Amino acid sequence: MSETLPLPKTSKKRKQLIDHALRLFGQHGIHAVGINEILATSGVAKKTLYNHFVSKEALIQACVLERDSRFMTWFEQACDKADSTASLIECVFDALDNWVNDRVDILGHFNGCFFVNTAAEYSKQECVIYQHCIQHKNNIKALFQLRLTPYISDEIQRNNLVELLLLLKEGVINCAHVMNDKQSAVKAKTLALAYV
Amino acid sequence: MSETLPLPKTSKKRKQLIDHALRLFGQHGIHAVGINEILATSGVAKKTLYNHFVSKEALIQACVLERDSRFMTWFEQACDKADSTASLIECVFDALDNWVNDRVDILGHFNGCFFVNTAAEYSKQECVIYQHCIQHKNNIKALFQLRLTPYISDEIQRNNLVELLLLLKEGVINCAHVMNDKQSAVKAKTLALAYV
DNA sequence: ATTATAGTATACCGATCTGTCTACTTTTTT
DNA sequence: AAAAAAGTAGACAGATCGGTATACTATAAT
Repeated sequence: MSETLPLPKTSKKRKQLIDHALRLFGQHGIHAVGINEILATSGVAKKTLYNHFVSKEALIQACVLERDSRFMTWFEQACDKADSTASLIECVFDALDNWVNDRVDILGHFNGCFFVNTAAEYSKQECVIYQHCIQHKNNIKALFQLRLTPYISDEIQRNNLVELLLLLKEGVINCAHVMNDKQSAVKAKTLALAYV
Repeated sequence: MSETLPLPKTSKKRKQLIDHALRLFGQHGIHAVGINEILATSGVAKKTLYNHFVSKEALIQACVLERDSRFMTWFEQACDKADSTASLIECVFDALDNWVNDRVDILGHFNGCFFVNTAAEYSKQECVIYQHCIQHKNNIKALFQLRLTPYISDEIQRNNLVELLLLLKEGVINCAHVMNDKQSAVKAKTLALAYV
């Protein structure tokens, strides 16, 4: 009877819990999903959950981190074939087009940006969950910066494109989500390419 | 003892309830806010709430409609001084800049787009609340179309600008919300003006 | 093979949720 | 002034919430 909490993060049950919780949170929001629903769909006992996480809050935090990890891995990979400014733009918006049209299994059924939706439910700046959401978007920004540096040496010019890409990316997500415009990524790609 | 439900929509108590509910929903999301919290902050009795609304769901629907009304009124007014494509762009992003920097009282403390956040909590297409959120964004699109028609006669050219404005507007909202970039509207304005 | 560990299933706790009900008071209408 | 309508305060019901405890089972390590 150890009762020492930190069970291995590689545990199969832990992954199951996060996987199902992420899908439910992503589909209905966080406050709308109860522990019991997560347990029922993941087929895990309640005690097992509380052996891995001290609270629902801890599970939520793990979900946010896992979502960031999955998203960044997928997005980095999608950008890997870029070898110029224009091709990076193509990669970015082709990837977004795949996502909003439900062709990316690892991201689940598209329901807007998980981090935007989650930040809206945890709006206090000092909240850890909110901070993780901010961090994710900064990771995206850093990715754009890093990937564009080889092709655009002028910092101001590069920063301007980074800002445009960030704005258009977020625009694509919202327009696809709440205007049901599944072509938004294609439109944004055209606009971004016209800019450069 | 009438028990016939539809009390006048002009009722002071009804407005109080919607007003406080909107602020709480906007700040924490909908599922995170309970009826009792709304009653406590609005200073209204529980029975009065249920005299005006058959359920929490009905109150939520009224809130979404009220938010749309407030937003459209404010946004229309902000666009009224525009007399050219360029000045409309200025009006739009100046308005957004005011909003995300908490200088628009009627919209309350900025916490991203209420309709995006709400749609994320009610993701089923057949859900009335979700449909109201979609409707709002279509209202915005129609506004752009209508306001640009006098200045851009070519339909394709006009549609392209409408799409750009929609993408940038949503981008501004998300970047301000979850990247904490309160300059996003200014940046978007520059980019939009460069496009035309 | 024994033993600690991690798991299941489920009852239970106190708190909170939406919604109803009663008793009373204030406001409005006639 | 009387009556109808709309309000308050709060107890209450039944369900569900997050989280704990108990009893038992399967797995894995020594």
